[in-house]
Amino acid sequence: MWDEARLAPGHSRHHEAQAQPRKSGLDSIAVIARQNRGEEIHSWEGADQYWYRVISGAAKFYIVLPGGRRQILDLLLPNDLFGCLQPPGHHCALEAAVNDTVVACYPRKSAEVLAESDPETCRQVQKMVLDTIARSQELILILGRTTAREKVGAFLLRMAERTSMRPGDRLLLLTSRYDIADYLALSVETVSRSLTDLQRRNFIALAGPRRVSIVNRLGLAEQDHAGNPVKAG
Amino acid sequence: MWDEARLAPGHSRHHEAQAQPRKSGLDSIAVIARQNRGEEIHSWEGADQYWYRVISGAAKFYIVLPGGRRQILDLLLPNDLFGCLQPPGHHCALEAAVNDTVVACYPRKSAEVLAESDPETCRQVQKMVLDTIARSQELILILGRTTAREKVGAFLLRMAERTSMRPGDRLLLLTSRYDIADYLALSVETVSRSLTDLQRRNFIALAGPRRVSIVNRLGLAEQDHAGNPVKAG
DNA sequence: CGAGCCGTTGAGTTCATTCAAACAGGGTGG
DNA sequence: CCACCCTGTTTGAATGAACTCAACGGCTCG
Repeated sequence: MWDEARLAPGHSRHHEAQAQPRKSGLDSIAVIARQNRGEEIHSWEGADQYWYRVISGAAKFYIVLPGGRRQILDLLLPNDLFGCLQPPGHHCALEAAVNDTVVACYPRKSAEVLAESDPETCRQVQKMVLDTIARSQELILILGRTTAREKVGAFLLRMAERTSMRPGDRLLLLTSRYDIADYLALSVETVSRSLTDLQRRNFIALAGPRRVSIVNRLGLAEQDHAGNPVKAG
Repeated sequence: MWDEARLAPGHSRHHEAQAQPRKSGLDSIAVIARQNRGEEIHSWEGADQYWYRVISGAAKFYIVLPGGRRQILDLLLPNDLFGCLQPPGHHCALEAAVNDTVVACYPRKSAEVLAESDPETCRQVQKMVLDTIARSQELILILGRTTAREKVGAFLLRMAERTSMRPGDRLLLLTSRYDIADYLALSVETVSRSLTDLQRRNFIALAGPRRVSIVNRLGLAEQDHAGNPVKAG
């Protein structure tokens, strides 16, 4: 069904970037893709790879493990830069997580060539990859947490930071419970249970499945202090 | 005790790179550090950061969480490139994992300036960061596995690949059980139990704590098939 | 209205953790 | 040389946590 989405950007559903205010550096080779939820922006099977900048909506970079389980390796919000090489596994893809997701795609080869002659592009490409590293390490830290409650709590805090929320604002989750589960390497049921648990502890308040108010930021962050007593190093 | 190690490379224990065969690109600004096990190569508190290439030995990039737990974000073997910005947490450092670890350190600022004028350096820096991403995503995949046995199995396989072992060779683990535990986000006891469990299943053979023979590669890799029945997607 | 997806909740099992203890090896000093 | 300590590793028992299987309510869409 999504076969056409597996083609490189440039397809009918994709439009050439043309209304960019300034076409400096990488923007000159950008191709804009607009997808709805569940549609692949790019499958990772071709040898050609891309780098990306999410303009609006949200995207997830995931990999399907031999057992059928799915692990989301990166979750991209507007203004996020993403780039990686050599995806470490069989089948992986970049997919829109919400409707009307707009992503700028930069062909890797062209970008590399351009980067060698244009310092501006070189810097842009570096930032692209450094951003990806930062998010990867954040995810490692979240996955490294012991309890599911901590994982979900850290996830919520991080999403709140990334959407530049003011204290007291309500966080709008762009992802389904299933996506959160695949991101945190938990089962859907555990994610749901953790959320209601956090609500019961008055750390968050749920107004509908996707609307989360962070009531007790410290409680959410320092659950080691609340749950297990901190053993000093 | 290690206060002196927290200084930038260039200290008495560090020697200027001088016997490099070719000083192309980044090598011209490299500073060589030699450390023993447990010694910090560089603490992450100063604003100045470095990029690294491990020459011999092994190094770990870890972060200490508020609760006192330690998470190793990256494990570096000879020839590995490492670079990251904005470490996502409080106290983290790059530390030698075995004695006589030699690491080439590249000051980030200088490297960036150099990269903008020298295409060769630009490419080297890119590769440095892309390598780091690849390992980060591999670790995410390992941490995303459900059981401790799978985690340890995937870890062993990955270490075997990275040390370019021939089939039948004996893998020499450079890390203690504690390091493996902090890398895989498990307790030391669970790591130990998983190893003896894998041995009991005839997937590996232990000849001393650090010497591992991989007997059944497929069994180690596809434990979903052996343990839980694979549910087709 | 029924189908399908998403989200939640319950019951039972499996698994990792904690606490505890024991063992091996490497070093030092008696 | 042996006793001793310290670190690293292993094993046991009991607790706690997450997973699977299952069922149900809510919602959208055809």
